[in-house]
Amino acid sequence: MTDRTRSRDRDDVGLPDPPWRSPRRPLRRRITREGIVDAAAVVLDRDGADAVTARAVAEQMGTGPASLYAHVDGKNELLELLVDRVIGEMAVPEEASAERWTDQLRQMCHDTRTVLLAHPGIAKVALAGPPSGPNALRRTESLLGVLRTGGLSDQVAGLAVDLLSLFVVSSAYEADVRRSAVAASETDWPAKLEGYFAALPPHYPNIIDLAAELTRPSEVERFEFGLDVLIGGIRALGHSADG
Amino acid sequence: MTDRTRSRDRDDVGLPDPPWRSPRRPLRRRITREGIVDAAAVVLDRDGADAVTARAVAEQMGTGPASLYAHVDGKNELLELLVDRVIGEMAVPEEASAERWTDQLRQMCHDTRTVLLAHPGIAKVALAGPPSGPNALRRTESLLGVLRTGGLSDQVAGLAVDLLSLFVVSSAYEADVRRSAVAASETDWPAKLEGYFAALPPHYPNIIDLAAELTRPSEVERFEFGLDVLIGGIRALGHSADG
DNA sequence: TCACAGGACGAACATTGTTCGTAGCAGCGA
DNA sequence: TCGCTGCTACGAACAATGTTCGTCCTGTGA
Repeated sequence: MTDRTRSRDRDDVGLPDPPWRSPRRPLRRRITREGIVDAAAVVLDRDGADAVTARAVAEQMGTGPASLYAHVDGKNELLELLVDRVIGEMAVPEEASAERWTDQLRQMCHDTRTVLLAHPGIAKVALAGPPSGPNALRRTESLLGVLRTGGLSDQVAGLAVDLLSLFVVSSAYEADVRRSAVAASETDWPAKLEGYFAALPPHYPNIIDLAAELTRPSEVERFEFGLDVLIGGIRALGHSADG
Repeated sequence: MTDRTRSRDRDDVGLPDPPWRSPRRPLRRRITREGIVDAAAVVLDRDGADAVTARAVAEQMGTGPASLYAHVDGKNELLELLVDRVIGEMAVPEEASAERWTDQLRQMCHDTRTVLLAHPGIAKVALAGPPSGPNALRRTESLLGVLRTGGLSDQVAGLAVDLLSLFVVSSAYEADVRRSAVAASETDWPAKLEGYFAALPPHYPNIIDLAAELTRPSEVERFEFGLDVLIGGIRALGHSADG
């Protein structure tokens, strides 16, 4: 339980790699938490989250893996910091509006999804731990504001914020998995899967019948559908008597 | 791309560990796919999904890790088989009923969650790959039947089946993570988190205000809420004009 | 200038998934 | 019954990973 809440309100964290002098650094470098997360972000965007290993991050900094452990508790903490950094790329609405609250909700969910998908593999990491960093907190705060402004009860707002986040992150994870799977085998997968479903033995009449509906929708369509269902359902539940 | 679809319609897969003769087996054992999955299931239930390593499974069978690779493509395939075996423990309704379709839906979601949580760590694995095994297919078939019997359009049924599965599995994953985290540090975590939220700086008025609502609901309550929202939303969307 | 404390880092350890090469068993034809 | 052939169980090893230990350097205060 180190002081993870300290040194948070800095906005100059994202500086990309100040070229101090030259690639040769005979001087002993000064390693910082922020520098480590910077290096991890570079590796993340270049090779994906699975490539964010202690060695890769260290090499990106021009040192060995042992050098990280004086500033970061372990890979877990490093990944948490990385996730929060990604979440920090998202914009949050200035002020919640009572009329446009569902639009704001949709917008925030879209933005979360976008930043997650912009960094391949990070959704899986985000799913692993509950959001605890300052940027995630800021997002939760804003989300709660929108929900309450929409007239939802406190109880429903509290539950809905978790539900929406779970949906957005897990949906991004699935999209990510599917995307990299498609990237691996370049054959167009939905068509093959549809053929497979359609050719199933007759024990599966519904799957055979709905082969197209099961395989054709894009990830975006699925996401939009989920968003419609969730927001509609939350609205209905939140405006009845009490949840 | 091996013949993964072959040898599927066997129901005697679940036999627990026939004690052939004695722990000493001077005879060369006959290793089968089913035997490997059996052993993996034993390790899973004993030590959790993270402990399902090639070595652990092999040791459970009294052999070395290399012996598995003649029957299983790799750890991925082994885990897929394991997930499908777990899904197979779930009961599916005999026939879809037009009146009780939402009850049947809830029941199936509950059952899925139950079997997932009965095997610690398996939800994470189930989340990784889209369901492809015969048991998952049977479940999807049944789910589709219930949704169509409920009067939903084909399009909505196809999307809803994915959405529901995503919610159930990811929610089980979160419950699993939380459970093992609580098991690790035996202090009661929700209370601590609530205190942390309540003591946040005033930049977070909503989180401070809803600290209790955010931390107190149990995993079951969250799950029930999500189910209410999803089924309500699906119902509303499926019975309007067209999705 | 000098001693000290903190940290950068080389090397190593344990654990993982996976592959190679060997050797032994099973089944089959004679 | 005997020998051959092909499949396969499996010991050993390899590469990659997270993490720790001990050493030595370096910046800093007196």
